[in-house]
Amino acid sequence: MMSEFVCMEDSWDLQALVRSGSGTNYEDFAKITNDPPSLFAPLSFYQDELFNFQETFETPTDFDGLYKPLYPVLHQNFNSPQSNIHGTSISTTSISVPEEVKERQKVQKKRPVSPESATCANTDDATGAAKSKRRKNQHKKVVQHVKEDGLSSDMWAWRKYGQKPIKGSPYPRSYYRCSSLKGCLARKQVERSRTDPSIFIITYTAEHNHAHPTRRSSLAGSTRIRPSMPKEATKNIEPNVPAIKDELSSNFDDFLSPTTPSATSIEDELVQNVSIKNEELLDQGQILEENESREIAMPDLLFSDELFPSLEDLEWLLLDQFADCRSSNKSTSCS
DNA sequence: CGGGTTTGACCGGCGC
DNA sequence: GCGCCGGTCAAACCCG
Repeated sequence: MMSEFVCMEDSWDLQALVRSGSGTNYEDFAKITNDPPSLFAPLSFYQDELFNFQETFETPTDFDGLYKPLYPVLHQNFNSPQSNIHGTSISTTSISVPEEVKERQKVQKKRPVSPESATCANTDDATGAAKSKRRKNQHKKVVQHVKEDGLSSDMWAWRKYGQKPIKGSPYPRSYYRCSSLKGCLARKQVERSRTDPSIFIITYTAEHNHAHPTRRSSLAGSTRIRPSMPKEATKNIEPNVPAIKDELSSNFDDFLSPTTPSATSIEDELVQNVSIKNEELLDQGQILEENESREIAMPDLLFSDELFPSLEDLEWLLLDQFADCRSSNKSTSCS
């Protein structure tokens, strides 16, 4: 998908690539990254997520009710950028802070709080950040190495707030913050690998403190066109969003069965399909081993857009299926 | 007008 | 203390 990229002469215009999103929790998955890479682990994770989803799915009575109980799951399990299934590799870095450093930070003089930072003061994390917004970021970092076509798969809304040339790299690093909610501490850095220009290094810092802000629109999930970008430039990178939507919905129509069964049976089917895929891939021995940094290779075959846009999208799709089912057949149980 | 990017300036951390 | 480097700010600007 080179069409999603445009090389702006000396610097890569990364903002054109970033409309990311993502989602799965991968605290468990993160543990996997410390173990020998295994294809089975992420698959089982998906299965777990589907079952979790089923649990939250059984209570709602309307869409609001449907969404709210889902929030904790979304928040906990769909918040991590590691869920970006398009990543060719993922590594999680927990920045451990030495006790002495922590101690030093306690007595660190408070920095002035800007109005913008003050908006963050409703959470402990945010308060800390507001007090010292330029101290070294000690949030957990999640690093993804993605190929070019994986960059557009992150479905959170990001706003670019800076770009810096990085010493030793011919490519600049772009800085993004979550634009969905004021005060969200989620950060994202995107830079092109200096050793392999076809690889982009995405570093997520901190977590979103809110659920995904939009529904369904994320299915387009795609390269966001910079509003201010000159038309001459945008025409080279604009993705065919309607085509992507059509393709995804078409695939899901097939995937979910044409009769729109109950929500739980949809999930059962999803789980079955995941299991089947799992076995198939194990049979094929598609365990891809990455390098010494213990990154997990994510096989494109399994986690392609066509098969799974993202778990979150699966959720929205199921929610829609559920809502449709309810509206068209209120007398029968869809839960 | 709201929400986005661009970009120079600013600032803190860190190594020397 | 100084300078470099990376992360962030914020004014200016763009676009729908």
